[in-house]
Amino acid sequence: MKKIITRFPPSPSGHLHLGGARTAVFNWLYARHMGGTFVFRIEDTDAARSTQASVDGITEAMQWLGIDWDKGPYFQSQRLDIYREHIQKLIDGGHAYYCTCTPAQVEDMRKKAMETGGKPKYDGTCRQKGLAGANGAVVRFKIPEAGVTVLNDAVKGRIVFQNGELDDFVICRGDGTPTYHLAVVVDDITMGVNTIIRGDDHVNNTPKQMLLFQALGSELPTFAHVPMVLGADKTRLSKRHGATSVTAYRDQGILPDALVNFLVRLGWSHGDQEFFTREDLIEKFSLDTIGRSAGVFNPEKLLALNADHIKASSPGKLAEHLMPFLKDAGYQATPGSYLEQAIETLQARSRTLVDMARDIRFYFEDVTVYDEKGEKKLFRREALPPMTCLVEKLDALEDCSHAALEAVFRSVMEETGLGLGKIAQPVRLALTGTTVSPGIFEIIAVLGKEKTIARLKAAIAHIEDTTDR
RNA sequence: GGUCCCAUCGUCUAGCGGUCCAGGACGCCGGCCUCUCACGCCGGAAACCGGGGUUCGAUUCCCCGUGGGAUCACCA
Repeated sequence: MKKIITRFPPSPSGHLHLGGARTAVFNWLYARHMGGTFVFRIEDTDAARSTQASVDGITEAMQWLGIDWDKGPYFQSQRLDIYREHIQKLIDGGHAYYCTCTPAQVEDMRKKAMETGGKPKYDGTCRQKGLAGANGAVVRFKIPEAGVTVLNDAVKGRIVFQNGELDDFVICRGDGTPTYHLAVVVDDITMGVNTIIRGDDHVNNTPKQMLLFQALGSELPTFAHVPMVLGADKTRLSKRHGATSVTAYRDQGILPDALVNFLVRLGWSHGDQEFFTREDLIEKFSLDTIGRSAGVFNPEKLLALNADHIKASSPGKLAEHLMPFLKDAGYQATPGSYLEQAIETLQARSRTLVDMARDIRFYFEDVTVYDEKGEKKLFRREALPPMTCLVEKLDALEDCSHAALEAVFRSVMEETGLGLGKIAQPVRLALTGTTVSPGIFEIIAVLGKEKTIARLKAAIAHIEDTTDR
């Protein structure tokens, strides 16, 4: 069994979007599953479109997703000599030729062919000329005139292409730089890549690349073309569909594990299982259960999955991901057990880290304003006796365990003759400033006696100030 | 337009000839639990694109139609 080598080769001309992230995840998972190697390569042969900002952005997104690479990043712009060598090899071997047709001429022949109902392809004008490398001449690959190229795709099965449908594409530009097809194939050969998992928008490129592999005397890799990710309108995912960059999801409070889980499940399945940890994925991922049809991106489901991952995550790990949000909000939060306990009370009720950062506020800041509606409804004079009673009992309490607190509330209920609902709501408003929060015992247990009593007293004073006798 | 791919609930999907009056998940609608909100639990509505074959039997295999997508650069 040979060692599996996969790769992810983005072109640095924008951010890492969901579709790209998914193919990165697939390649990474497959390599990990097979105990293989995952190569990261930057396809920047088009200098005009490539930017350092994109390289940085993509790298950052990969790291956030937790996709680590074993080799690279390689930059095609630094491998020009290697490409030139292979181009020369193709020319020498009669697989490629120089062409001096101008872009305008080629454009023209395509247009004419289109008008007469023919195939819009290069007509082979320079094919037999045996031109020597002239200034500004391009190099074209010589496609076999007859026959077929058969792709045995790992997910789509057997696909047959008529070579006659292909045209002699450019492999080397007038300025001597290689084009995409040439560079990819040479890279994959020289880097030992033997498994290529990519979007199925590449299937039509595949025969050209297969021919290139063969002309260079190299064994064919395994191809696995995975279906596209579409937007709700069933067209290719783009900015129109809202946030599509990976980092945008990070900023919306999505956990990397949730996004990875979601992306993989879009197009791949393992029976009825929906929730996967990273380890789970590595163990179970395989090429043969990748679906064949395109999938629509469904933000609701991502959110639901994110909620599940938040629930399943450890408070410590969540704290790491939450810290940036807390900093942004300006809270005086530091990593540690207080933070983790606070997080624990919110795990079941947060769909995103943004939700959590919002709802965690009262743990870090004193309550200065009360929810208006809640105040009107709950901060009446009837609330005074139970609150006062609670303060007294709390004051005498040694430990603030959940059980002890429950006992305290029970006795307050007995003394005042009120139900828990009548007592808990005003207390909640006093402690959090809102009418919605985690359970009242949980809150007090985390907040501690001091803060709880101080807030209760403040609320009592507030009620006395604002209500009539 | 040529070429290529795809087709199960609104969406993600299970199903690899009979176990399917089609299963799970998200969302939606009821109910339960309950100190609020969630969580959780229980229940419900909701799909095999159409037509031909093949077969004792098609959601599953084949063909055609229809619909959707991808791609046709000196971009990747």
